[in-house]
Amino acid sequence: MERFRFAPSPTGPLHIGGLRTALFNYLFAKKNKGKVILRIEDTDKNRYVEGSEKHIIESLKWLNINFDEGPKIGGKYGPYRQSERTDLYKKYVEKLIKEGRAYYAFDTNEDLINERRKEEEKGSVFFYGQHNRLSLKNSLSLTESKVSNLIKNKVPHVIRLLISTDKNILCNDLLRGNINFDSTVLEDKILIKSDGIPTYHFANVVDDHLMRISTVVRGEEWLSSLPIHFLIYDAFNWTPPNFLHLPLILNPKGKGKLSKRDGDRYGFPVFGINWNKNLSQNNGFKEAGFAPISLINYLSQLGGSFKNHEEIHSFNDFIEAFDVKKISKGGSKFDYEKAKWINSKYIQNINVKDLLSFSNSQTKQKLESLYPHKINDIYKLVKDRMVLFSDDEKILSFLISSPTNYPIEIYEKIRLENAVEEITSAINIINKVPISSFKDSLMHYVKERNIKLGNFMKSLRFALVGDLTGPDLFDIINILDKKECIKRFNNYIEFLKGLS
RNA sequence: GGCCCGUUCGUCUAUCGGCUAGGACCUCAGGUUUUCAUCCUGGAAAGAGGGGUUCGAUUCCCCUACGGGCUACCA
Repeated sequence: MERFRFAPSPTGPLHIGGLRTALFNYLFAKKNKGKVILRIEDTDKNRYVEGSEKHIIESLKWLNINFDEGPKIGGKYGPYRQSERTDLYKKYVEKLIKEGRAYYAFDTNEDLINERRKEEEKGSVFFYGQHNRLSLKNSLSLTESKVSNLIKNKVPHVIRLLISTDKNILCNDLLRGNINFDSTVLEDKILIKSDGIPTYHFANVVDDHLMRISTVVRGEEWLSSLPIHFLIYDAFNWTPPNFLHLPLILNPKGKGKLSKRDGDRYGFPVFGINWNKNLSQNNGFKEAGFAPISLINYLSQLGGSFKNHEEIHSFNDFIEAFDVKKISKGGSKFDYEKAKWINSKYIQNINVKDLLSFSNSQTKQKLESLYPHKINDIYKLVKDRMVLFSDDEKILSFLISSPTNYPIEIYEKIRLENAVEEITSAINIINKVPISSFKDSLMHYVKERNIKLGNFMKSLRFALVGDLTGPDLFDIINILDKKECIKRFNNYIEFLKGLS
C-alpha cells in the first residue's frame, strides 16, 4: 500500500503553494490506490498562529481533498500532531546518541552569534560541522565527566546530528534523478532544540518512517535539506522513502516565490478560503467566486500538464492522468488571468441550477425576494458573462434598483433626435401590448418610422439600465415587467427634460 | 559568498534527435449580435549565449549567463 502525506505547519493560512502540494499528494496517492495522511507539523511554538490548523483543514475540505488519516480523522499511526509526539522523538534521538550518530551541544546563542560574526569578518559563513565541531562546546570536544555534569545541572543544550565524513551523499528525487551533495559543507543540524522539541528535519524523518510513508511529495524549498534527511535515515538504518520535490509557484510580478502577502499587494486571492475577517478584499478563492474544481484545474496545470488546458476536467480525470513524468522541473509564475478564465469556462459549462447553488450572494438573495419566479431566467441571462460567481453583483445590480443617475458622457454617445418622443412611444407600446409581444410591436414601430434601430435600442437600454452594456434588452424588459419599465422610462424623460 | 535545482512565445505548457517548434491565457484584427460579453475566424509572439557529440540538436554533454531555493535552537 502506497502512503503519502501532506504535512503543513500551523504558522498561518494555507496558501496555494501548499494547496498544490496537497493536491499532487492526493492525485499521486489516488492514482496508485494509496492513502494520504494529514500531519500537522507544529514544532515551532513561536510561530504558531491560532486558527491556522482550522484554516488548513477547511481549505482542503473546500477543494475536496480528503484524507484517510489525520488529527481529526484519526488512524493507527497517530497522533498526527507533532506536538503530541514529543516523547517518541526523545526515545529515538537517544538511540542515535547511544550509537554515536548524534551528540549534545552546549553552545549558547551568544556563542553562536560570535562565531558567525567572526566568520563574517573573514568574508565567509559560519556553519557547525566537521571542520569546527571539536573546537566548539559539545559532547565530542568536552570530557565525558564534564558533559554528564552539564546535563545533570540542566544546562540548556541541543542535540545535533553527527554528519559522517563520507564526502559524497547520493540522494534521489523522482523528478530530477540522482543528486550528489558534499558532506563536508553540510551542517551538523540540530535535531532536538533546547526546549526538548525536535526540529522539522528530525520530526519529519521519524514520522515519515513511523507512519510508513512511501513517497514524500513536498515543495522544492526542501531539496537542499534532502542530504540531511538521507543522513538521518541512514543513522537509523532505515530505508528512505521516495522523494518528489515540486517546483515552486513564483510571484507573477516581483521576484521569488509567491508569498502570502502578494495577494494583498497585487489584488488577487492566494488562499483557498478567506483568512482574517476584516478584509478590504477577499483573499480566498472561494469567496472571490471560484468553484473548487476551477482551482483544481488551474493548480494542475501550474507546473504540470496532465491534461490539455483547453477545457475543464473533473477530479477523476486528473487522478487518471497524473504522471510524475508530466510534472515540470522549473518554477511557474502564478497567473490570475488564467485562473479566472478557467472559472469562466466552468460557469459556462454548468447549468443554471448549479450556478445558483454556488452563489449565496446578497445580490442573489435580493433578487430572489424581488423576482421570486424569475430567478432562473435572470441567472440564465448572465451565466455566459460571469467570470466569478461574485460577478452577479455588478452585472445584475440594475435589477435591484433603478438607475439613480444617467452619466452625461454616456448620454452624449447615444444622443437621439426626438428622444422624449421616442421614449414616450415606447411607453405607449408597452402599455398597449402584453409584455411578451413588446419586441414585435417595437420592431414594427421602428420599421414604420424608419428609425435607426441601433441608436434607439441604446437609448432604451440607457433609460432602463443606466448603462450601455448588459444582457439582451428584451429579456431585461421581460424581467423588469411593465410597471417598472414605465417608471424607468418616465424617470429618463424627466432627465431628458432637465437637460434642455 | 557557499551548496543545490532549474531555463521553449509576456504567462502556463507540448515536443521522449528529423521542426514549416504545437496548444492555452493575454493581446491585436475581422465576423456574429440591438449594446457589452459569449461564440467563430485569423494575426503577432519562443527553445538564454558559446562550445562540443551527430548526417542532423530545442532535445544529449560541457562552460558561461540568468532565474529560483537553501544557507536559524523556522518550517
